[in-house]
Amino acid sequence: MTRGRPIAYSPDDALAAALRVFWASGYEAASTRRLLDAMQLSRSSLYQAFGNKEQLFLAALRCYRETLMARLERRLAAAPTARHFLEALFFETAGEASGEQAALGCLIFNSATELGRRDDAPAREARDSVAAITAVFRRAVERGQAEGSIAPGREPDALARYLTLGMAGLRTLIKSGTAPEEARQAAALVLEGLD
Amino acid sequence: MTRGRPIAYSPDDALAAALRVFWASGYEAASTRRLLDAMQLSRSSLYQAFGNKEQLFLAALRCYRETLMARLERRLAAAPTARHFLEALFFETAGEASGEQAALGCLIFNSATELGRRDDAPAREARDSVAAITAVFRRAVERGQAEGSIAPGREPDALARYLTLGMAGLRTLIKSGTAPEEARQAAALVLEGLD
DNA sequence: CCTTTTCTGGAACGAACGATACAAAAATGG
DNA sequence: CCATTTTTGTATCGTTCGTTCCAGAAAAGG
Repeated sequence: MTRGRPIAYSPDDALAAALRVFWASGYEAASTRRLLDAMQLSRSSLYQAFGNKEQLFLAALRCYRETLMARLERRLAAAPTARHFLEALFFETAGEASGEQAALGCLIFNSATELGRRDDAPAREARDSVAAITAVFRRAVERGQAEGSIAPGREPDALARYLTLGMAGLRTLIKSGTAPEEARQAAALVLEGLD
Repeated sequence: MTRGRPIAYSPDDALAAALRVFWASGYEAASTRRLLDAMQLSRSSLYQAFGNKEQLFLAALRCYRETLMARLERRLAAAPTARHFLEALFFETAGEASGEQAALGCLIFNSATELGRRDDAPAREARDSVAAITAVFRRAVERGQAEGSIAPGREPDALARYLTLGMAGLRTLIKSGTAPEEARQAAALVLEGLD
């Protein structure tokens, strides 16, 4: 059936490596040179497998988004209450403030800030991904209000946007050098808004 | 006393023009070509007057920071209560969400997000500027708690970081396409944290 | 083994990058 | 008007950018 030489690299691993580079450098600042080094494949393979830099970034961002969304959904489903889910999420993010991982921030918020309201595919994908995060928060709020772990009365949409604001702000705070304990305090104040 | 040909441009105006370019594009993405076009001077003049791109950015960021700090201090001093100051600040930021100006965000938060924890002068200046914003918020909180417009009991430092988080998050929300009214709702929830 | 298919490495593309060098133009003080 | 000082425009530097192309290596099926 299939003829010819099979690919020697794992497209998934290569995409994961590209993702790390975009994560650390941002879209524009990630050069193809550094991408190639990290992905460990030749220029030809990159362009044949992923098209160009923009499409590679789109694939990486979508991969990041899907992985993140799956993890959030799973953790929300497994949490005893929606409130527990949100507290664990915010406190863990704050707690990793000093780590190398957290210094990178979140690829989605990074991209949204870098690309802003540009009219190209990467910028649109970044905005859509922020909206997807807000959508998960809305489901969490709806569940929390139904089960009583989050104060009722407030619009779930508004509260969800507030939580997205909180997470984005927390990441900016961490990127600005805020220590874990200080970030945790600020996150706790955000969570008080659920009462 | 002074001899020779006087400069034909205003260094302040040129710096202001450069600031707008950095504001719209970010540090790395702002090319010298676009800077020159905006500043309306020749390459030679730019490098003689400002040194290089990094120093030009530092000068622009410091100018932005000083202007911002002066405005914040002035508005805080003029406000009937610290609470009024914070409400006006957050609601005005949210209200301009659809405007062209707000789409640019805040140069300080933009730079902090772009440069992260890099070990060079621009990144350090960006982090310091975020800290300066937090310092203003702390003074506002102290005054608010003293006069009764902000709930006492909470640490001013923690509440100040919470407000910085709130403003940074609000700007990210706006950059992600959130409409003014929705941004206003989210900002209102942040301000409830002062009760 | 040999054909076919695909991957791979490296050279090369034009364009843009930040930065520098140099000569000509301009406007001042004397 | 002249000498001096500084600006200004342009040409150019070497580097890096994203991308394309092509010849050769490699591994499958027949």
